Amino acid sequence: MLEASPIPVVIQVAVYTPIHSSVGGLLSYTHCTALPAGTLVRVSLGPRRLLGVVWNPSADAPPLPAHAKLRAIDAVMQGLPALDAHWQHLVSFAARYYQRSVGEIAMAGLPPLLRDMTAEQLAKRLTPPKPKKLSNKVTAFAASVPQPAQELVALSPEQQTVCSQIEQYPGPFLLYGSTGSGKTEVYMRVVQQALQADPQAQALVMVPEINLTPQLQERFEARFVPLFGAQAVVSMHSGMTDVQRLKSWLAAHTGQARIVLGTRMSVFASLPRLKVIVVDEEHDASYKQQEGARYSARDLALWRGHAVGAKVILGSATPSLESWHASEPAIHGGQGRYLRLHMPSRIGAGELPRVRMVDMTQQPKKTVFSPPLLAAITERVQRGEQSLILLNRRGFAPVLFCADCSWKSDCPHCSAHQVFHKGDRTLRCHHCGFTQRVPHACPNCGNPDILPLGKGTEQLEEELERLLRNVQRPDGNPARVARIDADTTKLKGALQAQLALVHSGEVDVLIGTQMIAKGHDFRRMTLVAAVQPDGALFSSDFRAPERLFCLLMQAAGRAGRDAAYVRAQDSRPEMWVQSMEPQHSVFAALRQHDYPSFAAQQLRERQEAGMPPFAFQALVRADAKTQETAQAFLRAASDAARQGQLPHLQDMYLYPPIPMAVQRVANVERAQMLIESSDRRALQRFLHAWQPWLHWVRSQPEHKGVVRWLMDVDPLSL
DNA sequence: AGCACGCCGACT
DNA sequence: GTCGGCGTGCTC
Repeated sequence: MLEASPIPVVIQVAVYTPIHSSVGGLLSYTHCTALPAGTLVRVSLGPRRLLGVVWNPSADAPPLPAHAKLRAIDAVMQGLPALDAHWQHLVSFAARYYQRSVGEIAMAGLPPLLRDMTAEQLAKRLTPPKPKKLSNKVTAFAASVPQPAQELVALSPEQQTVCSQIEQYPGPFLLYGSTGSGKTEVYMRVVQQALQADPQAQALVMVPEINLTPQLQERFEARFVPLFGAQAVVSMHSGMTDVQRLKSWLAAHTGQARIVLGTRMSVFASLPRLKVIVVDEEHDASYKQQEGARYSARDLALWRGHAVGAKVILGSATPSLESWHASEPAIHGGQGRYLRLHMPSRIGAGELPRVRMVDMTQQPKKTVFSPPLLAAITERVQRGEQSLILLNRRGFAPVLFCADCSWKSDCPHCSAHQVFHKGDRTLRCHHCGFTQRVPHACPNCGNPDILPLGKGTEQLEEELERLLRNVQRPDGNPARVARIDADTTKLKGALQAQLALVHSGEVDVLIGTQMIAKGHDFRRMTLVAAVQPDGALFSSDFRAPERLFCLLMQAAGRAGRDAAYVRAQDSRPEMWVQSMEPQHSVFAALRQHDYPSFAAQQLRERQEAGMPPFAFQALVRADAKTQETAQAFLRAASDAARQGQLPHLQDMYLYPPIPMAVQRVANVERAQMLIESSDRRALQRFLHAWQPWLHWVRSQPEHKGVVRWLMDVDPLSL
């Protein structure tokens, strides 16, 4: 350190700067010695002090102007091993593929606290803390004492077959298993096998949502803490405190943690000895980040597994059509890229619920609970069984309406309605958050009678309470209705508390949005109902039927999870669906619980229409003050692509710019343009070459009004 | 993306 | 007279 070389070395550093800024690439700094790529450093950028990662200069880096005077690296984050080449490779790939800056992706993979720490603060944290409190020491000690390993339950023949296939083949695997087929047990066996075969091996297990991590964590800790110690299992998700996240990250980075459980962000965790990656509920849209760097954690998991030679297991009861197609054997017209493993039986659960369709065209208009459904719910309450009512719409009513002057509760800042929330008497825009008190009369004409239009979960709860007022449970108490959605679970721990109430049997009928359709095991649940699923049938999004089918299948899986209970009750689990189009193919497939034929039918349609997975897409979006400005930018961008002779232009289909479905949010007009190609690599090269042109167009004075532009590669919704 | 600089409106 | 609104521009 003392003998600095006379000539400072130029070092490339990735810092968190967005790609659309003029400093979106790697930045050059000087340092007294060379530093290996992956080293964490602190650098100055303008008046700011930032965390950066030393990076290998990329081949196509624009040359720095010779006269530029470089600043020196402020400090090297001592005491941390550099991030390894595999991690750098992953970050580089993700940045290139999703058209983002390296620094942005790199920072997404590092704990937020690390970004704000100086070298000294990090050093302090890395030195082993002096034992402060005795109690801490004792518990830490107790936890590290090996506990008796859990007695493993015998695997079903299906599970056994699947486990041995996973052991035998390199993968990747698509584990297609019904809800309750015991996929989690398979994950745990595969992880255990890998971790015992190599004393340093690590595993990454991803779930779509934070809500699902606590129960998974419990199961994994019960199984693996006795085997590998108290520090072996760590979590990574955005619900943790900054300090917890730093600790988990450090444990994974240093190899101390053997298993990382997390949401999509954990795909970027530093795992130097990664051997297994599990992506549970791989079809779930939550794996696709919807803002900032729009990466798909599932797709990156596959790439990462391939790059480091780790086994990748995707699991789902209703796989994404992409994964299904990729795992369809070539002789059936598929790609055969993944090995598909099937587990059809539900362990300890009865048959799948019977599907009951209610034709809503035969019901009076505005009926929410059709008489047969209400009778079925009533019957469950009287028998002490539970029901689950699904409606994907929060609040009391999606809009308020004045019958005299046609006023509607439109958001002043967005092209969307403000939702009526009766609980706190507010009108709330779900897009920009703008909140007002509910007016007593029409703000336009003074009519005191303003009407709620449509139904949300809040209203369902109220109506059901009224309809079940005189219904008694077996214990003589009146029926109890509860609601779980984003509004009732805002407070930390509220969701867990409310779920506990359902588990304890306090609640007879649970109403909620899709957040309760996933993962949770309610023992006494024997009826699930989707009261208004039709919206998805008329959506212009070609993925809407797929999403609806997944949601309904998943919801159906909530009914009759406990076969012993169902038998003892002499009950019959049922899934009710109310629809104006009961003959729709989505429901026909649901009635048969037949995912494969649904998938086959959807894939045929997609192939005929030339849509994913038979084509690859990217969206370019522009935000501006006016819709015309946003669209003009996109038109200029396409013109630039045509005039710039971009590679593979002839293999691209550039659609004309259109306003987004929600055209204006928070007073910003949004437009988008779809790019499509049957060749993924060609699309990649094209987008990459297009990037500088987009910069150039944006810098033209006639496009000054564009607030920002961004790309979404492999978009999930159009 | 931040953050500073800079130039116009309602307040101690 | 200042505090502060957010438009414009720069950062290796």
